[in-house]
Amino acid sequence: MSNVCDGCSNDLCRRNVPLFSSLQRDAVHALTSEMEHRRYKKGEIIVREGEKASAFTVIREGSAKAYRITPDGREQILYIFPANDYFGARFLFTEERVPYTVEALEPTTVCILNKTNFANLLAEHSQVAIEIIEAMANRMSRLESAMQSMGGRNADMRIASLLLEFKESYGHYNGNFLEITLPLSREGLANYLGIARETLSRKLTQFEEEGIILAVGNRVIRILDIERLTDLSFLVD
Amino acid sequence: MSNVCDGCSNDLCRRNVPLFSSLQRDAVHALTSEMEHRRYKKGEIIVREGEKASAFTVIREGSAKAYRITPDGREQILYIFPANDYFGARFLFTEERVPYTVEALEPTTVCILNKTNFANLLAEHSQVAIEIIEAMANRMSRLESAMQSMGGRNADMRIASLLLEFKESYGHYNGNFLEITLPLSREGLANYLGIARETLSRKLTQFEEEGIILAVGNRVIRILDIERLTDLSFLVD
DNA sequence: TTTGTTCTGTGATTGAAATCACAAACCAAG
DNA sequence: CTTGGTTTGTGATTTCAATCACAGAACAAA
Repeated sequence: MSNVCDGCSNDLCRRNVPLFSSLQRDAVHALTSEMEHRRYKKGEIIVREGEKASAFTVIREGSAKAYRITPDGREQILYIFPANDYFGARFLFTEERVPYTVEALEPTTVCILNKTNFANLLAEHSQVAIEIIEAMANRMSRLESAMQSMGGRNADMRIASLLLEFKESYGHYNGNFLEITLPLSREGLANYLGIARETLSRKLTQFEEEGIILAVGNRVIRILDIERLTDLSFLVD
Repeated sequence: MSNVCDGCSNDLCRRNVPLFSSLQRDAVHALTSEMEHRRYKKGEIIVREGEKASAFTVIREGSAKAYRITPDGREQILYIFPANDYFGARFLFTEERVPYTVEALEPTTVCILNKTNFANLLAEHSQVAIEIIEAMANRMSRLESAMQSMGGRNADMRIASLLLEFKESYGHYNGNFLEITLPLSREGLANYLGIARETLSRKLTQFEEEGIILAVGNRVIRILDIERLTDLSFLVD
């Protein structure tokens, strides 16, 4: 399960991870040699809620979900980390323990930088601190939007917003068709949205009947009418 | 409406605002002289959603709410900023416009640092960047908890969580009684929670019947059984 | 292809909260 | 203390989503 990820020994990480984009080539090389690399299968836990945070982690290939278990036993998904995203920066600055479990959604490779090395990186390259702040700002914006749509009690709107959000990271063209390869099962999507799986199924069926989307197998959704979807994500009723 | 706030000319801000706690006295004085001070009445707008972000703002006295208007016309409150809290740091690093309106909840005085001065502060005192990251980390934790409780579809839990959250900033002892002086009306609380005002009223009544709380007029809630409240909220962290 | 397992869709029912409507309580200003 | 506007509580009703139960579809492995 723990394996070297060769991609990082050249500057793959640097090219793809915005956080490192400001670094000079030699700084990246120094950094790279400090990194540990790991490989996870689908379903394996990358960090577990409550652990002492000790590392900064970049997702190099694959993707992961971050979730908490609610008191009533449901899994509330807080973030989906796609490839080239990262997590853990904030925990290195505070005493707090990791507030969520991170689990690989598919075969995933990560690059890990430990606390001291990360601190050194920050000290030597103050621009990185700025970029972390920027990245956190973006993540907060996402959270705020998510919160707003959670507050909106209308499930259609939340689902439409989710599809549009996923289009950014998981959308691709298949011929002329815009399709999303979902990173989560229906159950996972429902947990992300905080609704029941059955409600999600019914709504998606309804979207299909209205000609907005078309489900292609279980993991692909083809978007047929993106305008209607956008309208739905704003409109209520 | 715009007025000098004398408190800031000594080092009141520094003593109370964690962000500035790492600064030396002379640095604070330099900083203070750069700050602009403003006074707002209840209901006045401090910044409006969509404006270009240009300043970092510390709430010195009073409190404020940050909200967005949802497509269906509801006001979704995202944050309550109590005295000594601040906002705006993140917008100075990104191109994004202010994503919410901030409105004074009571007579409120603020200290404002403009973009360039703030950038200078960061350049000269790299520790401040670290503290901003810490502060953002904390705010993200709050958001994540809020999101989790929003996801939990049970209104009792959300309300209990809210009361416990407010206890931190707005709780005080009246004789032996722990009381919360609410910063918002019932309608405001409901908007913060994303539920209907009527539902909130009914639940609070129910909490009273169960001997958990006691409403003292419209703006004060006395907590009679904090253990039950904690059980109800079951908030992680 | 077959097979066993997991995932998904859907009908029936229940339930919690939204909505509507209005009266009572609150509170600030005379 | 009175007054009038605002805020709050509560009954009646409706609505949307959760839950329960199960069959059919998708998928992975032999």
